[in-house]
Amino acid sequence: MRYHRSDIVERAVDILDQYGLPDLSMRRIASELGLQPSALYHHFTSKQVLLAAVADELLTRGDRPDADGLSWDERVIGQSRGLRDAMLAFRDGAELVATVHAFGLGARTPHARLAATIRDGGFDESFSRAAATTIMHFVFGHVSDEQTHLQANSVGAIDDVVGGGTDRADKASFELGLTLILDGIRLRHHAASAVG
Amino acid sequence: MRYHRSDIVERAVDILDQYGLPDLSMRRIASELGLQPSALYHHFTSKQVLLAAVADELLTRGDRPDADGLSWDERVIGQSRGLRDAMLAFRDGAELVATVHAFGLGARTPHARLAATIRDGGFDESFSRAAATTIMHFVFGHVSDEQTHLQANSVGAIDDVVGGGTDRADKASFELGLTLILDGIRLRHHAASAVG
DNA sequence: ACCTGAACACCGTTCAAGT
DNA sequence: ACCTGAACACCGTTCAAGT
Repeated sequence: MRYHRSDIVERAVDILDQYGLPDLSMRRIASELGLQPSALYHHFTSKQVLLAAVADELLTRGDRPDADGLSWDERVIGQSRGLRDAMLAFRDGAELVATVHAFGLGARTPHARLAATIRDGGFDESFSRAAATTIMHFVFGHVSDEQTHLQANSVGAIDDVVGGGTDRADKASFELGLTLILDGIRLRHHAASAVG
Repeated sequence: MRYHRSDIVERAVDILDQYGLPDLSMRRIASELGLQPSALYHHFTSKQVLLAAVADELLTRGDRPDADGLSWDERVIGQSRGLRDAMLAFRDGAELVATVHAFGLGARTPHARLAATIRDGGFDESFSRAAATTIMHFVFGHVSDEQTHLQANSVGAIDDVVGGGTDRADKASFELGLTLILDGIRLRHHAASAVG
């Protein structure tokens, strides 16, 4: 059977979600498709590149258009929540995206979209990019933490003390951090307006 | 020869700095010490635990006490810069710390110190912790990015266009993001002061 | 263009046995 | 307590060869 890049990425997403990132090996993907490992290198030059495609697929699947009639900062919040939801929707999603990002690949579309939205708020290009980067770092880091703790709670048996309310606390802490950054951005806006 | 945990960690730090994270294998560490790989498991229960010790060693080596007579927010900035410097001082330092953190280990001391400093600013415990978390995420993410780009520039030959001023731009973008978050925190302070 | 088969050069971890 | 030696069950990647 002959496969396309998209078939391979889909299978990889399935393996990731069912068995986790450590089991997402080239050999595993190949064997689930009934292929030799070497066949994958006809579609992707390396595992890193394949993983980048998987990460982008996760984020694309979670992608939602901005709601109508929202201000720029409401749209930034919506996009950030969307990124969080997309990563949380798959096992080890945050770790995968972070790994791919650490390698210098992936997640360029969400970043560009955030930057454009901030620019709509009247900020200049370079500030908008830096602010978008700050938000991306926060979102990746926070969701990574959340998923790590969720995993720790599901593996161990510490649910008696911490469990239950934890996801609500995670959500609250996510919203708080996001607000902190947005307040910082808005402050620059008012400062600029007051001067200009 | 008989080694202690600290000897192994020191060797691991050397290997990391000279050859990078991908070459930091249990077999490599063992062979540089003249040991069998299995000997390492007498000192560390797993590679992850060893890596956590290496990450903490990096951060400890870069540790500087707060300067005298600084306000809480100036101390937060100083500590954040210190973390950045510590990670940048070693090859793949940021990626190592991020990896260890994603596994749920390490970097607890810097986080606790940041949270305590923010609490000194008059914020309550849970807010201080969440704000410290936001800063840690930003620092890890940003420095990871910086190191990735530095690496890309040193491997490839793209210095003609981007190179040269890049590290200064990185530093500036780090300071900007940090300011954004701190402004958000300070805003909460003033809001609370105005009410209380 | 897409894939097989075989090989190369590695991994982390376990465990009985030594001193 | 600290380490050896050997094994188990894997990795990512390359490359000649097939269709």
